[in-house]
Amino acid sequence: MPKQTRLTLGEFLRKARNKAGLSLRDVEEETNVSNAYLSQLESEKIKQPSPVVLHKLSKLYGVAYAGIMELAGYPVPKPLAGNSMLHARVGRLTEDEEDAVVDFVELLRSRRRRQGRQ
Amino acid sequence: MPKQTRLTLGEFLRKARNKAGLSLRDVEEETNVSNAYLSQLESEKIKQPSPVVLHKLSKLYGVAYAGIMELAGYPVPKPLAGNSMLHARVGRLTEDEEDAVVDFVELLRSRRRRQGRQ
DNA sequence: AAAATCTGCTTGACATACTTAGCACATGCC
DNA sequence: GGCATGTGCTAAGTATGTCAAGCAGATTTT
Repeated sequence: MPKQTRLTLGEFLRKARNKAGLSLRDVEEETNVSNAYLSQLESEKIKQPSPVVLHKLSKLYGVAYAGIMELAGYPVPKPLAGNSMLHARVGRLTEDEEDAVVDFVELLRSRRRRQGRQ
Repeated sequence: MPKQTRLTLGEFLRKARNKAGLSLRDVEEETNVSNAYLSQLESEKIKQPSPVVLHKLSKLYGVAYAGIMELAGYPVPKPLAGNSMLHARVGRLTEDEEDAVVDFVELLRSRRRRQGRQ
């Protein structure tokens, strides 16, 4: 039975931001959300940030809006699409597996497009 | 055919409640949202109510959650399913990517099963 | 008719999302 | 070295979502 230790919203956002190579002030610049607030968000000091903020971050980080909404504890409309096919094929991923798959997919993509950045 | 005028969130909620034949206190009873707040909601005094509240109301009134979210001015999350966090982290997989990931996960698992180091 | 109850509503208080200003530490540049 | 700038963070303030209490008019009950 795969255990699912989910990342918290803050952890997730911090990782996504680092992965994008952006500083808190970079994000402030792009989204008009203050760096102070972003810091609190990433350190779990805010429980229910506005969907509007989450949406901006999801766009900037290139991450699924619905996923962040779910992490924030908000209800998300019915399932229908997503990577449901993958789920059907391999079942639920453990956290370690998920990490590995993320790295793998990123490798795949960076290999396909000749784009180097960090 | 019924004309579909664009309603505000408050108007919409009031109509839905009346259609359901419920008083503000009935709704409070069922949702644990105070009648005071519901009144303000329906009279446009609240601009961005929590998605959690909207979800409760949508269920009770039997209307679409996504629709209310939109009326509230929130971006509507497209549903996701299965390994939703993976989806949040890498976005949607192409068919080729999905095939590759399936192979990769199977490799991971078979390798771990026999405790093998590489 | 009075009393009790139901209805929506307003007010005041509180919690918390969010901002502005500033701090401390680090790194780069003259 | 010293200065500028980039980094995350905290403190204090503002705005607003949310609730508890209570009010006024309508309906019901006795």
